[in-house]
Amino acid sequence: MNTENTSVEQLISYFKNYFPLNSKERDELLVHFTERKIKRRGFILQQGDVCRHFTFVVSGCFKMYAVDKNGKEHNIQFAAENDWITDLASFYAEKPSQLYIEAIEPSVVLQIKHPDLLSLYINHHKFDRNFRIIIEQKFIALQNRVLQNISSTAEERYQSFLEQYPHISNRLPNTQIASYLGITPEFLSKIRKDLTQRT
Amino acid sequence: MNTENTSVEQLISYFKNYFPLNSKERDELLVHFTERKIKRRGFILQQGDVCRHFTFVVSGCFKMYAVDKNGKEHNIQFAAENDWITDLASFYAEKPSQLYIEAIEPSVVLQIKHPDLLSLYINHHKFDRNFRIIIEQKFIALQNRVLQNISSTAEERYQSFLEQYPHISNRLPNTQIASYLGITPEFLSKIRKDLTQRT
DNA sequence: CCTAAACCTTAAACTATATTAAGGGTATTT
DNA sequence: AAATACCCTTAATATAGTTTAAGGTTTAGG
Repeated sequence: MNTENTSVEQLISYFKNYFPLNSKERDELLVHFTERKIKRRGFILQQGDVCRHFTFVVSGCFKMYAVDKNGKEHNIQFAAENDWITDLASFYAEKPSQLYIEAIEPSVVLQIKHPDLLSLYINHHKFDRNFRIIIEQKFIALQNRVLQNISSTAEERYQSFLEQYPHISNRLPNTQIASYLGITPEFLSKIRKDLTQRT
Repeated sequence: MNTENTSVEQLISYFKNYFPLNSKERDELLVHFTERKIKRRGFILQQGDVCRHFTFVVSGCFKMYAVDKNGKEHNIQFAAENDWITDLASFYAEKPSQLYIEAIEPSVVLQIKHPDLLSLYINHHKFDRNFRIIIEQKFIALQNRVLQNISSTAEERYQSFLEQYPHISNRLPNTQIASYLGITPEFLSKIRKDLTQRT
């Protein structure tokens, strides 16, 4: 049994949630997407490098983060099974990235290179369509996160993170969640204590 | 001279920054986009209504905001000339919106209805393409805002807002900027004082 | 051109969150 | 199985941001 095939089947299946692919389009996936296994703590992007791949997570989990001038990491995004993770700014402009993308768990991904994705867009209308819809959904989620950031306390943000991402939150150490919420691990610890004591 | 024509010309010109439209596509804009003048404090969306239009700002300025349980407004987005403003979640799902979109200045917009935009997508590949790119760019900007929210102080966020949106920031009252940054007007006032005194 | 409403500032008291430091617990790696 | 690195918690102290209240200034709109 060919592992790569299984991965691509998962990607094909993922696209069924949008405008499903015909056989020609499915073939294109097989041609252009490459499977890669990433170890825990392995990087698929490091600051200073150009983000050359658009990445689909088949299994495992990643974090994307920036490092500030004091060396602190700030988690911008997590991505687990059936999600995409890429530094779009670097990928499309082909400029050095400011970000890191690192595996939190041993992972399997499917990756497509910039020129290959462009050729998919050009030759198959449906990929423009599907990626438009995918990113619209991600935009909506991100906008809700911004709203939370400007209007809610850390405790409220923590609770809605748990509700919104139950499949991820129980796989992540609290340090990583704190970094995503924009608070210190110590303060998250206090929030958790307050929450349990209130029950 | 026909005002509507001038507005649509501005929209056509806007699309020149992406994949420019051919004459058939330009005609579609004329058919499907409707010009509307909005007074200061006029709404193009109110909480509870379905967001029926995708809106292009020809002139003027809008804010999109949510109202929390205490009645406080939180500005999610501003949009001035040559920008789009729409509650995507409500627009695509055709569900009641949680948000308001209100004119900060007397404004002129071009609007397209949901079924008309879908027909543009279906009949003209280029609109899928262009709107994919437009929203990718908005996604990148929003992601940077999230990063700032989780990693920077209010003062830093204020400064980078001024740098990033000079054409908007000098038209907005500080109360509105404070709401966008997620701080109180009083604290913004203090930040401004500190900044000038430090110079 | 007048007036009400909106806006801006200040400051004191309060609350939310960060920092520092320390100790114990839990995984990963060797 | 031991060693090391990572993770979680607690608490005291410090800082960032809010609330309340008040007075002065600007601006939109009749």
